[in-house]
Amino acid sequence: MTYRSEADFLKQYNARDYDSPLVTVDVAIFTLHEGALQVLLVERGDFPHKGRWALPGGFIDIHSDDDLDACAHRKLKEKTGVAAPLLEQVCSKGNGLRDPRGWSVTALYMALIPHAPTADFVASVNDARWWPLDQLGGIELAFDHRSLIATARERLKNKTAYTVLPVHVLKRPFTLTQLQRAFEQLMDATLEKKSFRRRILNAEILEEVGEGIPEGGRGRPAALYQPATGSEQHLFARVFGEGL
Amino acid sequence: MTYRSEADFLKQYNARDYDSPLVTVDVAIFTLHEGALQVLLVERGDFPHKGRWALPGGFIDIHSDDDLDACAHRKLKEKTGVAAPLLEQVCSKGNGLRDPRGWSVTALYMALIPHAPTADFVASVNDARWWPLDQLGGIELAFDHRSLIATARERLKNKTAYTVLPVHVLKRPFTLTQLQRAFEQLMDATLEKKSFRRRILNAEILEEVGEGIPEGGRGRPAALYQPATGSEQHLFARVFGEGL
DNA sequence: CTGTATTGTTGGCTAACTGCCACTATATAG
DNA sequence: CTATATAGTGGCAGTTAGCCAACAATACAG
Repeated sequence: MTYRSEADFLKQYNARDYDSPLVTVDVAIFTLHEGALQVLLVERGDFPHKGRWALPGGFIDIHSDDDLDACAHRKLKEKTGVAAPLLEQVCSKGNGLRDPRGWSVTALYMALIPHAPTADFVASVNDARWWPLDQLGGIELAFDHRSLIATARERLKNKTAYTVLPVHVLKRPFTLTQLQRAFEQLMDATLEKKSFRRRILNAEILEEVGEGIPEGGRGRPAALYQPATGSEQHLFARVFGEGL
Repeated sequence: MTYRSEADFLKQYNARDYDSPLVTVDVAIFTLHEGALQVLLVERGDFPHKGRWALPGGFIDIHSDDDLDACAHRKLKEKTGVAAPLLEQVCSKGNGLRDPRGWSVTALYMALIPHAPTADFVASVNDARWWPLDQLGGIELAFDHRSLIATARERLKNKTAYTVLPVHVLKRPFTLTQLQRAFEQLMDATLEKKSFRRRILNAEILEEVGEGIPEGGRGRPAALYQPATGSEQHLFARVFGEGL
């Protein structure tokens, strides 16, 4: 079939002939709680993989989602009621095996939020719960979500090394020690106290807002910090390690 | 409709009811030539956007493409005949406006290869040519490809700062000065000669393979290098700036 | 053959940053 | 008051980065 113009083409076009993959968006929502990195999972209520645990996500609604990011924000909000400041795309994966319904593509996002009990979230979601990453070995996950979680966790680790991403996981205000613990847990490494403080404070991204002892804490009161006003852009950008 | 089991579900499932987005893969293939960063574009022979310049790419073939990466490799090879060592996913973009046919998602990849005239590529592709990035202002690009090129170029710049990615754009062997020029063009910055050499040589990713004067060059002959055997994994990994 | 231009390579200095560890400060528990 | 726990600082040695000048090896003009 030949067309004479764009308008002519579009008038005759429809998508029926394409064997098109399914497209989903999945969101790995991470938090730190009780010393463990946790991810929010939902127990699937429908086939396929009914009863297994899955990342919040699903099909794009092409009638209401303006774009992929908006779709991810919608899915995050449906499950947590939170409009997370840190929600970003990790990658997309697609193949013919990951979903029994056929060739499918998922756009994987990750979010980082301060911990709250799932009961505090939107009431209708009662099959959602936080799972510590090191307890995922024993449960059945839907689709390729075990692999997706691993990919998102890896990205989280890498970005932590050169941004101040961990501030998103803390309730404000926070102490430098709490921030260091967050860095350490997300990076899966231990950091030297003095060096850490030097770098964070030299970066001039935090402002001091008094001092106090965090609840349940002991010892000398610590200075309390929050992201400096006007530094919101820094919360997403490279802060450490300019490279070459 | 309710199902009694996974098998029952799958037997009755079909995808026709979903208003599913179109899915494409686009590849931004970059090279350096005559001091300019260039991208390979193809003149579209069909509607929509017939006659405009576009990134190599198109629909996934769910019958022959094993996964997204394989699809990207196929599209790269169709246009260049090259199996590029550096081909990686940048991001995915999806919305209802980028393609006149409707809501669509594209998985954007970028590749970096040494320059060769497009005539050296697969003969059947005669509407492909290299475009210097700074000359794209004057031509008509298809879909949102101007934006996709900008996104890929940004990723290229960022990754150059902490990897040895520019070695992929040079014919081997190369001199340290050539490598420095490649870094500078990809990062859009100037680097200090001694510091650059220190870091590159300390990283122990190059091996010396004699010396000579690159064609058309003047002055003292330079040591020639190529990626050290067994260092292929380093060509993709973070080399500079360990972060925290 | 000699001088000059051009490019490659190295030495060495200062300033900044990092890792390390000990020391001081301020709270609570008993 | 004493012991313990946590917060914050001082200071040094080793490493790295930026800077720039000196030196080396070639081509080419005359």
